[in-house]
Amino acid sequence: MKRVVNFQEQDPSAEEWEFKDTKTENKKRKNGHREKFNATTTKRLDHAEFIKKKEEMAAFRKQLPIYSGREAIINTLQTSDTVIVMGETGSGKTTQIPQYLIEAGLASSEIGSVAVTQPRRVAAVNLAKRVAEETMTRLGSKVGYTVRFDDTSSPQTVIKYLTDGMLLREILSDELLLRYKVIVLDEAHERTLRTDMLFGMVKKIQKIRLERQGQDGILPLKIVIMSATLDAEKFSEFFNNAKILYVSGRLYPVDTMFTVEPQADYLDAALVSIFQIHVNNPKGDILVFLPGQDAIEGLTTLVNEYSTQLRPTQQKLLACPLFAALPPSQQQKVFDPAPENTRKVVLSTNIAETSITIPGIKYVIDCGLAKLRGFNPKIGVESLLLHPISKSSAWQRTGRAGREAAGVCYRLYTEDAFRELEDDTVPEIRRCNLAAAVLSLKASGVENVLEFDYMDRPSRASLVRALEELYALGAIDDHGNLSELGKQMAEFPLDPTYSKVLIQSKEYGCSLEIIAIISLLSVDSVFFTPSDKREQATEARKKFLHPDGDHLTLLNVLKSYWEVKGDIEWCKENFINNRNIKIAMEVRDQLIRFCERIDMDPKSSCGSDTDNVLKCFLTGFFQNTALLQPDGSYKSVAGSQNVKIHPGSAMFGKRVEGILYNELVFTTKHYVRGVSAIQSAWLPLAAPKYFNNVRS
DNA sequence: GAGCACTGC
Repeated sequence: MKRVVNFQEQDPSAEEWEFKDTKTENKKRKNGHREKFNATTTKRLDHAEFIKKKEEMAAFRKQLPIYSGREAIINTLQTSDTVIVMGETGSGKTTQIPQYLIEAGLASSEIGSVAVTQPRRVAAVNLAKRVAEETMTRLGSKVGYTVRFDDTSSPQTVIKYLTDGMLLREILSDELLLRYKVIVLDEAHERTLRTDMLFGMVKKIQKIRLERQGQDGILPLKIVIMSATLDAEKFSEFFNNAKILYVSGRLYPVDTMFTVEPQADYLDAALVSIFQIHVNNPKGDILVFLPGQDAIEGLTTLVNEYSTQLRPTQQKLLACPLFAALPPSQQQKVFDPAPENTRKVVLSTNIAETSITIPGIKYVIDCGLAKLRGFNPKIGVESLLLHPISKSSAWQRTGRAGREAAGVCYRLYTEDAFRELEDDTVPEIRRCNLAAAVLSLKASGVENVLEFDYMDRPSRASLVRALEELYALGAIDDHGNLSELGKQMAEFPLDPTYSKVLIQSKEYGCSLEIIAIISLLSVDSVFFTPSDKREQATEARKKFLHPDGDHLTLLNVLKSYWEVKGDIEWCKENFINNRNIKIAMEVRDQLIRFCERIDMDPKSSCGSDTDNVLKCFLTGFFQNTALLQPDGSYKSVAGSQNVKIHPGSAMFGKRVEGILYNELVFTTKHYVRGVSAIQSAWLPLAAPKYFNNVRS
């Protein structure tokens, strides 16, 4: 290998991002203290031990960087209705501020508790566990968490960590969130669809509670927004110029390097850089950010191949792939320490940017690209395309090099290219189908979703499209009001299309089959296809294939899974992702409970008359259909779009009169996924109103 | 005839 990638350090005179430098130098140092309370056991302590432990815990809390600002934080929270707290994730703000609120009497079991939202389940669970330990209480009493399928909270709970999706559901049954005195929206900078919805909703709730203060014992609501990046001003502006608190953390410095020249081939540049770092730098593992599974698997093979050519006196390199679709057992490998005389290279997607933290990383290589979901409301097509990342995403990646000690980040692009990047990633609410969000807003009492108070307003076209979709499904009436069906649909933890199908399954007498299939469709694919065993995986899948397509194929998978009673070895042999199918079974249990609640029989089955299942799916997916053209291609009914069946589908290469599909995503072509065969004569029966309108 | 970032109820 002769090629070299030349890096240069960040231009020190470049003032415009000097602030970013302080950010990276503010690296936290939490790991040194963590062991102390991780060692806590659940065994009953005698009184003396308890006192000692309590003192230790108090001492631990006092030496957190945030503690020095405790009084100031409490004072601000006492005098302001809304506060923006800015600080790195490790500053302790998420664990300490809720405790300060309780200690200062700003929330309690009498006046209402504290809710702290998180975008991810694991974070909510772990934070609750940690704070329960710090407060020396049993998890689920004073401190608890609520995530899907798992709820430890109780009436005594005064600090509750929950996912943002969970808080949204609580609004459905408690429109003013009266059980809470303070709502903390954490990780606000991530701007997930749900946090964005909550911004507007809690702002509205706060206003109403202030107006009705005193009536029926209603108390005002405090809002705390926590963010790790510099968009604090924007949050403050949205929340009526709320006060901003800056919480400093202790973070390790990360040197940032740019390439001197633009790199035409990021994979090649990554490969060369990995070996340059390996040969020239002291020990410490490498984390490489790449856009997708393909790139990761390709580079993994290359790194391991070239590693054998290193001089015998040199350390070896071991490449570990990491992406969401990887089965858990293989994901686990990135946490194992590298073998003797070996440096670990983790090749990862964005999953390592926020969701998974890998210990031992000293070097980060950032290719500057990511695959981003997009949505075109005019033609109703989703896309998944390669885009340059934003500056904040680049800094997030950089930070991953300095979690335990000083590190280096190598960016595979020039400093000029960096300067051209957008400041922030476009919030999710501006780039996805809003049908589910709009239904949820309507069910929570937001009548006019076009006039709703959004921090970043979605385009009018996108909102109108969502309303039209809900109208076509029968969830809203001619006046734009939620129908009875719509109210029922909003209850289900599903996309509106799926809830419609599920509710309709009563008429088609196939709830058993529909619940099973929807459960499998609402998790990531249960099929796993590693690139090096593609043939075996395809072969294994053949035994499940149903001639009518993916929906009934999934049903076959489930039937076989039940026959072997979920055997883990069977899953491995058949390239079934055990984790995903298990989650699907939890979804199924949950859906069964929801069905029983609205007097549906979850066991009603159509037996061998599987056409009923597909006809039933059409009641929700009539807009996702395509008909075979004389030339053998398929054209979508709703958008006259030429679509191709995805190669991973059971219907790939087949020619049938018509197809229905779960999604249409543009990548390199317009691909439809989750495809089944239908007859065009079924269409008007499934959605008479829609097809009569279309035809006339 | 060819492929899919990440969350969440």
